[in-house]
Formats: sequence, structure tokens, C-alpha cells
Amino acid sequence: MKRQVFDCQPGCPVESTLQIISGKWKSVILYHLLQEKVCHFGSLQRQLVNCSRRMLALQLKKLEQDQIIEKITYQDQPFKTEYRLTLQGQTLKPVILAMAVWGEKYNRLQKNK
Amino acid sequence: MKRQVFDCQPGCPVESTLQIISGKWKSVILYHLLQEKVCHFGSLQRQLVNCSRRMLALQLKKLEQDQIIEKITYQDQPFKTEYRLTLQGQTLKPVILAMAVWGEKYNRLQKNK
DNA sequence: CCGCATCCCGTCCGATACTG
DNA sequence: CAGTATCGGACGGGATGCGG
Repeated sequence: MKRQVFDCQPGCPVESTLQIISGKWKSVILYHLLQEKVCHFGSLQRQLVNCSRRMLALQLKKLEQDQIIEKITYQDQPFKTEYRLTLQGQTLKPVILAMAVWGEKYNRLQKNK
Repeated sequence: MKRQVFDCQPGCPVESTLQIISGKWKSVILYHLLQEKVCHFGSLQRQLVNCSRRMLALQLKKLEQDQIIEKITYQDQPFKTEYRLTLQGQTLKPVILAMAVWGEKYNRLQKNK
């Protein structure tokens, strides 16, 4: 592993998780992949309205390098690619889900203000 | 709320959670507060060995503004401050715990490589 | 001990244009 | 449609020093 962005104590488990899912958009990408199983580059981009093409590609590549997602490219014209979670990536489900659940409750609280 | 760093779709729950817990060190801070109930500034800094004083203060302030933690200052010399989770902050427990659990498993996997 | 202000530099990231 | 290369401005975040 190259750089350790989050070394609190060596081996802090939260730190380890952050190595993988921190980074702009990563967890949101994972959230959509959890819901839809398979996503095209374009459909992801439509969901993440404020994420640039460049940024989306970068984050997808990192997730792929960490073996959280895998990519399948079809050479047809026009090109098409599919992204899906790996088995390893699916183990992140409880983490992403916990975030989604908390966020929903939080949104409801905010609305009543 | 001032800026929306993560607008995927408006109201995306994962995005809402990220508004609160994304940011360098925030979730690690919360992790320690969950374990120890009350932390002094200094003890937090000792845990987060690579977090500068400036950075720690900044993140604590943000968490305080979002009413996730609360601060108590004792005016004795030398100064002392205590941080603890608010009730609202305690609702983040499932999120942080899920991250910790995943990180532990991940660490064990890495060790066997 | 705790926390803020200032300075300053490295990186992130958006805009744009180009390729398969 | 999916992805890469390059550039330049914005911002994050470290170092340092001051003040409660």
C-alpha cells in the first residue's frame, strides 16, 4: 500500500475502511451498485449529477484497483461498459447500508425544521 | 446548509451521511469517542498520530457545529476540554461500527497475504 | 493545555479537447 | 459512449507562532 492517509494507530480498523471507501463519490457509487447490481458508466453519471466524467472515471478506477468492483467492456459501437461489485465489494454492503439508513433518518429530521 | 459537496440526486441518503462524517479524521474521532465516552483534546491527538493539532481542532469544530459532539471547557490552568457524543451523535454508532467491523476483517485478510 | 491566525505549498479537481 | 491528457485555479492542510 502506497500512502497511508489515515494512520491513527497502526491497524485502526476504521482507518482501514477509510482507505477503501473514502474519496469523493466512492460510497455513493457503491450505493448505486448495491441497488442496481449492474451499472453503465453513463447511468452512473446521470445519478451523480455533480460528478464530472473525469472524477467518475478516477474513482471507478481506484475501486477497481482495490478489487471492490469489476469492469466489463463491450467492444461494440458505441462502446458500453458495465460495472458491478466483486464478492469482496459485496461485503461492504453493511457499511453502505448503515450510511443510507442514517441518512434517511437525518433527511426526515431536517425536513421538519 | 452552505455547500453541498455530494449532490448525487437531491436527497440521496448516503450523500446526506457523507455531509456529516466525511472529512479527514472525522469518523476516526467518532470511533474513539464511541469507545471511550469522554476524550480530552490531548488524548485524541495521541491516538491520531498523524493528525496535526490544527486539523484535529478543525474537525472537532465541524462535528460540534453539526451537533454530533459537544465540548466542555474547564477554565483551570492548564486548560482542559472534554468531548463527548451528543444524543444525535450516538445514532451514528451503527455506521461507525459497521466500518470498524469491515476494517477488522480487511486487516486480517491483508495479513495473510 | 487548547485553539486560532497566518503563511505557503502541494494536490485535487473542473474545463476542455482529443482518442478508440 | 467511455476514457485519457493537459492545464490552471481553488482548496486542503502542514508549520509556526501567539494568546487564553
